[in-house]
Amino acid sequence: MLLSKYFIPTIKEVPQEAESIAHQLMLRAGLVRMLVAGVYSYLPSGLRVLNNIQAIIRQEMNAAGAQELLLPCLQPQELWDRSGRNTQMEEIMVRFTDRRGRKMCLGPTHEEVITDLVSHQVNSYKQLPLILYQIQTKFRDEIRPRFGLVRSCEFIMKDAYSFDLDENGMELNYKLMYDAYVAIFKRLSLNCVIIEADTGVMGGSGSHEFMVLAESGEDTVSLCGTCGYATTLKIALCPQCGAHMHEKKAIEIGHIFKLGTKYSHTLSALFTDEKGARKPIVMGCYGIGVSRALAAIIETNHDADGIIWPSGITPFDVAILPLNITHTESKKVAFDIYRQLSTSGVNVLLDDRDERSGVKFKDADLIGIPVRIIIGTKTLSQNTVELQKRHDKSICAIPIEGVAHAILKFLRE
RNA sequence: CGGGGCGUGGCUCAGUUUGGCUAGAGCGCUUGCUUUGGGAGCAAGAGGCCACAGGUUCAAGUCCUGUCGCCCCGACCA
Repeated sequence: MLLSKYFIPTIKEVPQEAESIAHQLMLRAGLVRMLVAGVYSYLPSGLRVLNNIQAIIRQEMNAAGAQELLLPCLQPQELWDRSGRNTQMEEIMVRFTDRRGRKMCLGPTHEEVITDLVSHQVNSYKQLPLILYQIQTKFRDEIRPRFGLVRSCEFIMKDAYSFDLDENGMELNYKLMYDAYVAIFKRLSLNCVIIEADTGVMGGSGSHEFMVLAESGEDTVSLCGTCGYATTLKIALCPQCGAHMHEKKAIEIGHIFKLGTKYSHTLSALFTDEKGARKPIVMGCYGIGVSRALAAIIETNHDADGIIWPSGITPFDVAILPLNITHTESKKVAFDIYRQLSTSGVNVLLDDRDERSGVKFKDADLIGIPVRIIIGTKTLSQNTVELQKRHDKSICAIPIEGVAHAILKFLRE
C-alpha cells in the first residue's frame, strides 16, 4: 500500500474528545472516527486490525471444534418476551415497530435467537454436543458510552454457545472454551487476569471473567501479589494465602457462563434421550468483546510516540520510509524493496509522500508497524538501508540486496 | 437519569470575568520558491451564521432562558 493514496488520516495533536490513551491513539493513528457518542466507523487500517483479531479468534474457536454461523441482528421482541428478558433488558435494547406494526429490536446479545434456532433443529441426543459461534455486531443503548471502543452502543462481539446432554458435558465444553480463551488472549498479546464472577443478567450456575489490567478500565480488580489470586470483590487479605491485596483498574475482555437450562427451559429447547425422555438442553455461552479487544491491545501496547502493534495484529508487517522521495535513487530502492516484499506476500506500507523525514518518522511511530526500513541518502551511498524495530527503536544497517531476506527472517521470528 | 466540564475555520486553542470598531493565533489545506535523518522557512491565498433557537441592549462570541452535542464521575456490561 502506498501511503500517499491510503485513507489513514493521522492527527498530530491530542483530540479533545478523547481522554483515555487507547482512544486518543486510535483517533490519532487514523483507525476509527466517531459518528455520534458510542458509535464508530472503522477506517481501512482499523478494519485491517479488526480482521486480524477476528482471524485469530476464528482459528482458535474452530480448533476447539466450534462451528461458525451468523445470526440476525434484527429480532422480534416476542422472542424476548418468551425468555422473560424483554423487560429485564428494557433500558438497553434498541427497539422500534416495523411497518406491519410488529415490535422489533436490534440484538444486544443472541441467547434467545440461538436457543430458538437450536430448539427447532435439535431433537435427539444424537445431535449433541454442539458448539456454535458467530462474530456479530451488537446494539446496546448504553446509559453512558465511554472510552471510545471500550463501551460503545454498536460493537462487535464473538459469542459462542454450547449445547449438551447434561451438566457433565457442559462442564467439558466450558473447560474447552476456557482453554480456547486463554489461547486467544495469549495470541492477542493480552495479559489476562481470570476471575470467578457473578452471572448477573445472563443467569446460570458459574462464570469466569477475563480481565486486562489497564488504566482506562471500568472495573476494579483486587489482586494478590503473592499467589496471583484475583477477584472483583473489595477485600484486604487474600483468601488463598493471606497476603495483602492491591486494587487495579481492568477492562473486561471476555466472559463465559454456565447457563444450564435457563434458556432451553423457557424457549423449549428439548431433546429426546436414549430412553425416550424429553429433557432441556444444557447450555453455556462465551463472549469476547472484539472491538473492545482492539482498544485493550492498544492500551497495553504503546509508548509516548504511538502504538506498538503485536506482530499478529498489525495492519502492515513492514513500513518503508524513503526519507527523500524526490531523490531518484532513494525512490527506486524503496519501490524495488516494496515490490520484492509484496510479491513474497508481505503486507507493506510505503511512505511515498513528499514529506520531510521528521513527518515520516512521527507518523510511522504513531501508526506503530513493528519494523521499518529507512532509506536515506547517506546510508544509500554505502549501499545499505536501515532496519528499525518499533518497540525499542533499535537500528541495524543492512546491504540493499539483503533486505528482503532480513525482513522475511524477522517476520518468521 | 443525577453531578461536573466543555462547544469559536479541518485540528488544538485565545478572546467570554468587566458587552464596543473589520473575530484572532498556531498547526493543517492550496500555489510558488527555498529546504530535506525527527512534525521546515519565506511569500501569496482559501476557509467562520462564534453549537442551535429565542430574549435583553444603541450594540452580543461575550449577558439571560431554553434546546442539542461531546467529555468526565455514578448504576449497566463484552
